Amino acid sequence: MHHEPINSIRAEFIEKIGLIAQAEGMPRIAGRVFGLLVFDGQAISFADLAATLQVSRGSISSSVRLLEERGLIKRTAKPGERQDYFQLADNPYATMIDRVTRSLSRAKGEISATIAKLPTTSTDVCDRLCAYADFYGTMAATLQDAFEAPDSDQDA
Amino acid sequence: MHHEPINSIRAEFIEKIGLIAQAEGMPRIAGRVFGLLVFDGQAISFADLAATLQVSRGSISSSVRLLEERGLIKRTAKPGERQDYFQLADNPYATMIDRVTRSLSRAKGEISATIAKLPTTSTDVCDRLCAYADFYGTMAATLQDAFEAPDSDQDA
DNA sequence: AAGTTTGTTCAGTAAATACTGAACAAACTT
DNA sequence: AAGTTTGTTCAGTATTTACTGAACAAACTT
Repeated sequence: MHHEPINSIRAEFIEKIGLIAQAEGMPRIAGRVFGLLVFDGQAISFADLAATLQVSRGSISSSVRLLEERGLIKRTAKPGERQDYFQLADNPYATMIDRVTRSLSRAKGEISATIAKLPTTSTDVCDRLCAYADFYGTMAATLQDAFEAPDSDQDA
Repeated sequence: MHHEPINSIRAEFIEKIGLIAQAEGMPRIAGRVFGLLVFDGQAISFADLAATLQVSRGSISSSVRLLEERGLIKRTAKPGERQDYFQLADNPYATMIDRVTRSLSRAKGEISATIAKLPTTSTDVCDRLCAYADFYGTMAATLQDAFEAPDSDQDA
């Protein structure tokens, strides 16, 4: 049994993350950028990103902007270099969770707003909407809990 | 202060759920159907669905198929009636969570597959990918935990 | 100052997805 | 059997989103 070359492993990984990102509603190229940065671990230049992923500079520009806005990567500079460099943000996963919990809480809030408008007579509607709101609320709370303890992986 | 009519509250709720569903990657009409069924709580006919939501029968057909496949609604019948009726499935939220955890576990699995291919020399790459895989793994495990106890909302 | 490198913007295109509505088949009604 | 009701399918259209690449401005180099 002989081993797959590391570059091919890397390329496959990058594509996988592109697809995962797409499934999560993110543009595929942004996912590829993120995957590349996870794999490499070190800063890569704007031009190298475009060359490695074989996409236009425009796509790199919008992808890194999105990832920066979401706090998943950071733009850095190298002394004597004119290009922008990019690397993973400090705690990208905590930031991702934060985004998810915010979204879940927003959903819960929307439903709760409807509940608040209901006349006191429609108790059954209220019950059903509460169950729905609780669903989002529990998800949000659970995820927040699980990831807010900074660096504990074990369950005690 | 006078109250908003119940029908308007209902219509707004349905639209809200349509948007939430869309944000989660589902067709908007499917979200509206789900929202309507949550609000009403009782079975509604195929034709009434189309009429209430003001969409084509084709759209209802594909929406209810999607929701059925996902186990979120069930198709029922009324004695003496030829139309199909639809109502919420028994535990739609548990089913939703199941779907989410499956998806997260799949992501973790994809990353783990890459980790398994790495040569033993690239320990730093391994570390980063493990952190990434753990992220998905923790999310999946956490959500499963939180929702698997059938009917306990309190934290003890 | 003329020319280069670098990142952004934006108009245009490509691609994916959602929705409609007509055609259809199956089951029922008369 | 002819006609109706009912749900599905599918071709066509609409809509949304992603991506490209040329034009551009800013910063740098000569």
